[in-house]
Amino acid sequence: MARIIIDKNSSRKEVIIAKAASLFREKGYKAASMRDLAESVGVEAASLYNHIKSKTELLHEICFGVANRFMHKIEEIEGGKILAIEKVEALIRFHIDEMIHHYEEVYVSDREWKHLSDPYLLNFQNQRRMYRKRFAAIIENGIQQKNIKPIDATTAVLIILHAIGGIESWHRSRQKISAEALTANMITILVGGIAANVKV
Amino acid sequence: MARIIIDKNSSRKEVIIAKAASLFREKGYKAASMRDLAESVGVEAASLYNHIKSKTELLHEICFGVANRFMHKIEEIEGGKILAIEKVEALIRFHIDEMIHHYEEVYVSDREWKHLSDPYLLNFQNQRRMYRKRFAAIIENGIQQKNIKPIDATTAVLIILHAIGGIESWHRSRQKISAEALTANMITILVGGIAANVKV
DNA sequence: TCTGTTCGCTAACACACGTTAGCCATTTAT
DNA sequence: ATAAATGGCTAACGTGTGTTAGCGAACAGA
Repeated sequence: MARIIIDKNSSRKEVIIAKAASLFREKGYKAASMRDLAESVGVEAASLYNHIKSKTELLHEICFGVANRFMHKIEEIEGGKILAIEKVEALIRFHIDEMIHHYEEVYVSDREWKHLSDPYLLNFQNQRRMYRKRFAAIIENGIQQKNIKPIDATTAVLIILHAIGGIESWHRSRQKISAEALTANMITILVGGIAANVKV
Repeated sequence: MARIIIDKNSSRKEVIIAKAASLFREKGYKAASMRDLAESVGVEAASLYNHIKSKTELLHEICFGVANRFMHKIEEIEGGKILAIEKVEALIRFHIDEMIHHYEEVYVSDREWKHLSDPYLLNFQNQRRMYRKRFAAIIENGIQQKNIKPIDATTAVLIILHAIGGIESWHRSRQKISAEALTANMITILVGGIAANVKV
């Protein structure tokens, strides 16, 4: 009788969630079946229900896990006593890091949240809207401080977030440049794209 | 007996494809059912098959329609006698335009191509890889011409393409800024992000 | 007006899905 | 050693899916 292998730091439920994230990333939430998931966990489909309530629960866990991490980070950064442009850079670095090291979950949270159902869907959308508003507020601060170009803050946020989502392509590419090089390039382009031109 | 309403420029098949694009965008390819599509066309599900071969065919048509437009455009631009940075700007403008005016199809082609099946899947992936390579080549040209910063061209392409994909959020946002303002902002950030600093 | 084609309908198919019930083996705690 | 809890299994359910067959109405061209 096959048992789900667990190491000391993660419960069987957490193992399932991790595999689910990987599968949802690969096939999309709707296209990934519980039987697929069961196979990748090494167990029969019905057995999964000893640990989880439903397929949707897996999506909740993934999406809100990610959302919470970002929420905490932006709170931490907002409080700091540094220039707005530096706050933006710190936030961008965090996003890049998350996208590199928690690829599957972040990607799924980004692309598959549509398939949440109320009340979770509404909740998630609200959190997401709030997050972007707060991000935009930092940028607007930077514009007043004159260390960020006078641009539409909402559009800037949208560009930044989606650009970082592009790290997906990096993960899937044949010969990747190093994570450090990737980060450096993204910072150059994105921060360089919004920072006010300092005369050299 | 309900008939699919057509105007003179578009066949019934084209009407179906357009509605499919809208539905696939909204729900995702897998989650959108043929019965959903039928309802939005105003007809019974089985009737659709008088005009199309399969659900997948709809996805083919959408994805390759979009892919072909981009391929033609990049060929046109490559041939032009302008600076590399100007070619990049022209290409970015085209992407933005397509994303604004053919939102549904471009979005679906971007996000749902995974659900194509071979040989179409392979073909599409190849086209996509080629397109990005050619885009990167233009950027590398610009680096040699010294009108583009010395950055990793592949990363730059990835950022640009995904950033433009963010126009999705613009479409769904409550109070949009104008399309012109959006375009101007994106150009400022993206072109400003990669262009070599000219001393002012 | 007649004739062939186009296009819609209803009914039904086979299948894949998420999930539950009920049973037995294994682990854990006493 | 024994009792309780845990975590697997097989079998099956109801539902929704893409798609086909076959029929009749509406259209197009002569």
